[in-house]
Amino acid sequence: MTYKKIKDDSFFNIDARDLAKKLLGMILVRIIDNRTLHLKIVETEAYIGNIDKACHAYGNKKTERTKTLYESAGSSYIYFIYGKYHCFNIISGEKGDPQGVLIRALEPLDNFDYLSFKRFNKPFEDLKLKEKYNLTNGPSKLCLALSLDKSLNNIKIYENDEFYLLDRNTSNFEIVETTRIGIDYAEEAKDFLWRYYIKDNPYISKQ
DNA sequence: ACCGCGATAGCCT
DNA sequence: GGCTATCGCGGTA
Repeated sequence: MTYKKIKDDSFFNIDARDLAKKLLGMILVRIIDNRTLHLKIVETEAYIGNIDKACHAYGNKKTERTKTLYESAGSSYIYFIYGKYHCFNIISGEKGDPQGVLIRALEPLDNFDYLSFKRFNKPFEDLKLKEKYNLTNGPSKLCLALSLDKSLNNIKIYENDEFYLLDRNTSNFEIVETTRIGIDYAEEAKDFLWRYYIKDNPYISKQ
């Protein structure tokens, strides 16, 4: 593998919008059930508490749930939503400045049968084409596929051995910048172009 | 392919 | 008690 493991929090200590773009094309590694899963990040969204009504920490809101948003760059922020799902974010910026990047979609690179059983309880070759893309093309679908839940909240992903990132050494793709999903309540912030994805990638949650 | 809607529980006021 | 950074199903086309 020509990728390099990220072992330094300074990689993440930048503006969430910049990190959201920087993460595209990088490889998320998850070691679980004696397997090493590799998945490419293909869609992200930025959330910045100081200026963003869609962010859980807008208005410097500090609660038990949102306190992870104030953690240092490179921390995981995994929260529970809609009564049955989770979402996975990576914290950016200075400690105390609440901002982060929601990971919205991944492209699996290996262990297809493992992911297929996790999501649909049958082998990959039995999936319909739509189901194959459906493995990880949404923020909570990827959490189901990778067994990400609150037990992995507030983990430093640059110093973890079972949940970490590999850098990419090329970026020969076009980035689309558009509006975020599921934040219609957020007034002017719903129009911010803070969703980013790799153009033409088939695992994007919503074109 | 697209649209509408119900499920479900933790979080917050 | 109201809301939610979602998903999957069933109906229609």
